[in-house]
Amino acid sequence: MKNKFYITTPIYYVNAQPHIGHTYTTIAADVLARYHRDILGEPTFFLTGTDEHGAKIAEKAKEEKKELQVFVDEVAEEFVKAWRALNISNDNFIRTTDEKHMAAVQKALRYMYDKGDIYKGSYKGLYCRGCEQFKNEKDLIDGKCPDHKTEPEQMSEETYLFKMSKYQDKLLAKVKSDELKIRPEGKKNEMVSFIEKEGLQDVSFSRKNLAWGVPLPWDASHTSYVWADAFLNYLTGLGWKGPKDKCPKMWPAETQLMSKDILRVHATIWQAMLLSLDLPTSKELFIHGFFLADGQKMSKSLGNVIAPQDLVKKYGIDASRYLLMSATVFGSDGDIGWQKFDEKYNADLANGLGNLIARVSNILEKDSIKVNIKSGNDQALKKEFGKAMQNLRIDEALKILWGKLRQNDEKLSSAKPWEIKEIDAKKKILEPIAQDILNVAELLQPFMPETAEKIIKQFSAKQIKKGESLFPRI
RNA sequence: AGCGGGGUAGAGCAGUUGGCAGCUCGCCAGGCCCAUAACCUGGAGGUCGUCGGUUCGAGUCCGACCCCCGCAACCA
Repeated sequence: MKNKFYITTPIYYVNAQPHIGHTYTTIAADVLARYHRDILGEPTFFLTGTDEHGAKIAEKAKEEKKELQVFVDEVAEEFVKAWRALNISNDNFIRTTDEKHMAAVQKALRYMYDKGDIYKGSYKGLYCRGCEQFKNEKDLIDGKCPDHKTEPEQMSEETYLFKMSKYQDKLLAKVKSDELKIRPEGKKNEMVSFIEKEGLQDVSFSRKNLAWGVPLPWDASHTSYVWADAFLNYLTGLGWKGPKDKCPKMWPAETQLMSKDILRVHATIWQAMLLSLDLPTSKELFIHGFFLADGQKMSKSLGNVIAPQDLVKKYGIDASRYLLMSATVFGSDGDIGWQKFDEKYNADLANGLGNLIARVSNILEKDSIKVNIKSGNDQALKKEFGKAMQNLRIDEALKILWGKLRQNDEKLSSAKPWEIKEIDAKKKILEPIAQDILNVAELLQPFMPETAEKIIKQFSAKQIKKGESLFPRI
């Protein structure tokens, strides 16, 4: 039986428009999904979507004076449009306000409640009457609410708690043994030491007085804690209807991509929920880094935000995908900026890939040289590339392909086919180079689908023609 | 306090299991002229944060310290 591949991005919280962080995660997931689906031919499912419940959303909608459902519909649409514009091949787009999703969440919570994994308790905290919200100490300025300049009061609220502590030992063992892989290694260590040192506490799983959420089936005065609602998207996105339903064929996920800010909740609450639901835990959580813009945190006030649509406008879809994927070592933080993007665009795409293709195709056309090359020719390259992809060394995979391109630039320069008169001798030099270009283009497909297709088409013709330049210099 | 990540050529970064220190950009010199003023070759430039240890040998392992950045869970 063939391997399957289920990959997810987090579902994005609709309190903000799609930004470069969302874009990065989603493109990475798309690249991996396309690799498994198109290159390896595995049954693949790629899920992304939006997280639409919670107090923040309710506030935001109020701020914009919009009906809640209207507001979330609009923002969700922005995400759908953004991914379409970036040629993202997701198989489903899950929204937590989908009725089917909400119904499944209720069934899941009911199951956990009946099992005794959810119980009634209370949540103590600092409550600001102005905000009608609990506050964290670190959000306060001189002990006062920054918005209302008043000291919040100690209050406790009735809540339902999830018995996460019950699953601590099981989870720890799974993380340690890599049954639940957390990558990169450093992040795994972090989680192991977190669970060992601080332990898993039971978590509040419901809110009172917050209408914008999924009501608890046994107590409608409470709505589900947003994360509890959100996590289940990874199942409902596969059509899961609740605990009585069979485990979806594609579950567990081979890879769940996310950035480091949400690793902890994914490694603890989400996995504990799966255990409580008697379902297998995720196979792998992969944590990628954050972007800095020119060494600084991206923020609106600094004005250094790089928006995905600006990227696409300047470089085009495929180049944008390439630039983001090659920008950093996948799994660690990286520094980006317009100047860097320009440099990389010119060096790798215009001078590298684009120029090599122009050199070769030009001679072939001018001298009417017909080459005989075929697809799937370089198994060694495919294997080396595949190894990097399997290990989620996305940037490394690209470097391997570019190494191949460079070799061919060198070959051309040393063999100097333009000094040779006889067509056969020329062909002998150019044919393997054209073959290499075709090989690279085939593996480039997950990264730059349209460009790869163009190159493949160009180099599959009997008489290769020069065509338009793929990446004009900036 | 604690936890995690980082400190390697002018800039940005790689360095799997310890074995002559690499890549991209930039700079200098040369070559080439098929190509998107692109491409190729050579060169300059590093006490791999500091101090100590293990080892025939350490950027890589161990210990201590200094500096930078994040995180510190019911806030998604």
